[in-house]
Amino acid sequence: MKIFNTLTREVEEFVPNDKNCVKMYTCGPTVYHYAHIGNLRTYIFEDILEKTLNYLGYPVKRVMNITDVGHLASDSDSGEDKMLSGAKREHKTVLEIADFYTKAFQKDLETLNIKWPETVSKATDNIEEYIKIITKLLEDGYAYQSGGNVYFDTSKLTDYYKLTNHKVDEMVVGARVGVEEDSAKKNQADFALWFTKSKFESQELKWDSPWGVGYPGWHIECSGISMKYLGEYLDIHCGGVDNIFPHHTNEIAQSESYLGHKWCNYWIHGEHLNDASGKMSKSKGDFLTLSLLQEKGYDALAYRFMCLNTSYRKVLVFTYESLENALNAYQKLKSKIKEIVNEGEIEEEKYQEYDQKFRECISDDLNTSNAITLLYELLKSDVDGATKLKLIASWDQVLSLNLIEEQRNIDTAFIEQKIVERKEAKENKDYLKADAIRKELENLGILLKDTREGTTYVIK
RNA sequence: GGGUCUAUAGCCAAGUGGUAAGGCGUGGGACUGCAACUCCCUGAUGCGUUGGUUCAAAUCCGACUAGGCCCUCCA
Repeated sequence: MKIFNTLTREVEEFVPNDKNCVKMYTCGPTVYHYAHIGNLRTYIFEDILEKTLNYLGYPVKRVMNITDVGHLASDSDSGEDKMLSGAKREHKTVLEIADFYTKAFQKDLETLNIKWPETVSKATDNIEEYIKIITKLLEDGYAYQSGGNVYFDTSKLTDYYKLTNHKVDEMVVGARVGVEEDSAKKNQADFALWFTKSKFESQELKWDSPWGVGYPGWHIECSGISMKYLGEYLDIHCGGVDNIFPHHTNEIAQSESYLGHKWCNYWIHGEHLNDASGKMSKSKGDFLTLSLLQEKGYDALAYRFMCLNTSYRKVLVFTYESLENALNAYQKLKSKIKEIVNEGEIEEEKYQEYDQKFRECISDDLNTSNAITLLYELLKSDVDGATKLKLIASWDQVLSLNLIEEQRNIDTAFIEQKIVERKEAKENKDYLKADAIRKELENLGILLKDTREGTTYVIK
């Protein structure tokens, strides 16, 4: 499989440390609010990646964190913890907020047919792991205490910016409005590993540590959870592009300093979903959730289809026009598949030929767009129905678009009866009655189709 | 200012040197009592602009233009 690695900025052949166990870590959500559909795009991409690896024969051990503490609005010890502001907003405790939004997130993934990772771990469940890492970083001189907090000393590294190509001298402090310099830091780029003192004193969750009662910084969480469950060598680390800097940059810094060797070989990032004005962001206040789309009548999987129609590495601009577009295409696709008659023998040769093409598509840096094109090609081909259905069912293990649905059990005699009644009405030119019968069945999800050979039906 | 990415029909979009996939929509047709569904036909002498390399460029190189994202909240 070929995949784009942010570390080298090239499409590379994927070679895992152990082909019988690919270790994959994906950054999870900070559960202070609902996920917006842009957040979910990243999880769709990661789901495709995991399932592609599985399809190509690699078992995957995947771990994801749930950030329920320590995610400050700024690393300079000035912002409020996102979890706490969520709790304040809703007059609940931090734990209640975390629990509520974790469940909401889980439901969103389920709705989008995104597999829940094998291991999901909460930031607050791994405090001793962070303390262990920070202790060693202090011992080895990679970290220092200042102003009550523990910071990572980025000046100890020569390749701190290897993931981003940023140049220290060209960095503009406060490029983003509202960023302040933290006077306790030795270097501008240093980041907090552990807080005991914060302008923000009302942090609910605190733990004892060798440096006083406090709480962990945001970045240490992913390193800690990853190493706890996946060990010292990671194959793949994913996240949204916004995590490249500073989050993943800092993870690399602290993890590799702690381990004393390279940590992760492939860094794979999903591009954002933007709206017409640019990035879709929770902190802007106004954001689109999956349930909002559903309330508006859109099938959630049409959104998944929309995402799969382009590369995970390209910005996707959300408009209702393109969602509408995707919904139409998705529904037509499903109805075409429903038309396939499951008959004939499985044509082994054709099966292999098409499946091979599918593998080539998804192996090509997850080219789901071409995989979908292949699906259309297959539908148009003269391959047997049984073979088509087997292929589609197999591919849907990766695409996860519910392409093949179980037929509902409906009393066919009842339908046949109604069709006869309608036919009689038509012969008597009683079109009102004929249309009423058609409407009645439609309301039951049964679509009548008048063809030259007579009336048939499709169960939706 | 630095970094990075993008620009292909009304819309989404593939394409990585051999002469523009696919889908949605539009229009036309078949079918129909009218529809819906389905099927057939339908669109870029052209790939942001402009130079260059080449027998050959959407693809490679240069310049320019426009836009997105990152430069300590973010998926």
